[in-house]
Amino acid sequence: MTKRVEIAQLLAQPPIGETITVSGWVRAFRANQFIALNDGSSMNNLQVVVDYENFDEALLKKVSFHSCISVTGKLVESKGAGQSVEVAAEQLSILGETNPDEYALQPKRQTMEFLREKAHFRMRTNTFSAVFRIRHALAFAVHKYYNDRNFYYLHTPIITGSDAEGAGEMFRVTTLPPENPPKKEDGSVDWKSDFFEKATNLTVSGQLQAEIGALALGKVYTFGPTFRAENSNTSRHLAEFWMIEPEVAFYDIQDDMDLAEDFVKYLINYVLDNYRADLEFLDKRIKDLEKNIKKEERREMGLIETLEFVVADDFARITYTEAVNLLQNSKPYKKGRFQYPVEWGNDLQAEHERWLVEKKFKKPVIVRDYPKDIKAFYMRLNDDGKTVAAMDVLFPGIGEVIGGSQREERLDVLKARMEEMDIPEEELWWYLELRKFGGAPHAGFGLGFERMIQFVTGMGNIRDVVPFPRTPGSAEF
RNA sequence: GCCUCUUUAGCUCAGCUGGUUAGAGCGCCGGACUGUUAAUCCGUAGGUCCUUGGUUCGAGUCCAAGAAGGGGCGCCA
Repeated sequence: MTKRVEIAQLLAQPPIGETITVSGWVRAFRANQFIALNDGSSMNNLQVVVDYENFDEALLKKVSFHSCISVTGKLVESKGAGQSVEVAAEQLSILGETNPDEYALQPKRQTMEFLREKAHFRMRTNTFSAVFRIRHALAFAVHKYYNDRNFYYLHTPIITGSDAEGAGEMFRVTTLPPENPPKKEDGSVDWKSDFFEKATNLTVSGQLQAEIGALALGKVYTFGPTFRAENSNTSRHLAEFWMIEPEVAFYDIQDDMDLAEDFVKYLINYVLDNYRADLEFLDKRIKDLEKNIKKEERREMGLIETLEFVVADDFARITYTEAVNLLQNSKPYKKGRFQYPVEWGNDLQAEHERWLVEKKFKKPVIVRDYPKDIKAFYMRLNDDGKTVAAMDVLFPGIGEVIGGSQREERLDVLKARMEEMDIPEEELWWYLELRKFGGAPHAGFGLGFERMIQFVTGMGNIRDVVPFPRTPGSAEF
């Protein structure tokens, strides 16, 4: 038996006339003669042609939807119009049968909600295989981008002893018995007797530890899972998601915005340049879906067109104060169409962000200098004493994709902010010492990896860009 | 956490003001077909109408509770 060849390589440089072996999953068996075979190496199928007179009928019966087969035969130019080459099968063996009567998936369009419940099979579909190839591509591009720019990949802990990272509810990590944990005299749980001899949680962000790295290695980034025990039920939130957090010494908020914009454009370009077939499939998928909805609800641009548009033009950059002014002079504001008030000091709501991105600027928008009272304790206080050097990158469709800031490097200002916001100093003693000993101006941001994948693939629900989504009430697989 | 919608065949759905034997498309299965491309054509089978309780002479249809899933908002990435 000849060595197995991957279909992607075969199609890239077809060794016409040679005998080859391919293995994969059957996507279709048409006219008792043509098998569309996919091995996951790319979007493209390889057409296998069988002459049924040369094969046992019982064997061919087993060539069913999503059964796994191995084929050996000569690679020849195709007589059909849909592909340039095909394999004339000489040997065919069934590696794994699929009884169509019992199998969950069918060779037809199925809804995302249904496929989500069949997460162990959904990667065999065109849509999900494309999404997860692009997920890989983006992860690779993240590392390539930072490595090429001399950043160091820093592994921050997943289990954290800090309770006050300021990014939301945390999942407790413990080995104490849940039914009867040891208690202190006052009745509260005695975390001293737990595994780490203190209360521990899953991390909500690697930022604070990344700052440690930045103030020694200069330029670092983290890329790992983060966990939020928020009861968030939306198409943009997961309880377990991946985040990329660069942190750079000697950067100010302007440098931070420049890095953020350059970085996301690089990621998009990487996929445009290297995963065109997958993008084209997803682009077509969205257009087909939108045929069924009203014209005014359809996207103005196709997926690839949107991606190319985003990388071609500069992002809009405005301050929070300018954003509030623009919103207060907007048509929907004057007509009372906004559900939430627009007032200096209130956070921008999703409807306001959407107006800025989708109606006003019609491209990604970076909003900076937010009121200090609605932002985290570590963000650097601006000279006006009212705002902090924070910035959010807002994308069409998915809203906030990046949140970042210049960090407060002045020990006295930081201490005052922590006191204002009731952050206990004892827990973050090391964070304060970073300012006390050899501190430096620095800045960074967090990019929600799944939100970026959502944008690049055009998938509407974040649960469909992570292989095994964790959301409130759901941790199957 | 709040609001809202959905649940009928394997899948996607229709089922009118409560009334005989609950339908369609696709898929599966059987048959035809040696250049198909979401193959096509012919035929068959397939139902705990989500669950429980209630109203009624009579409930897929009305009411209540529960379960599961979706969408929106808030929190954020």
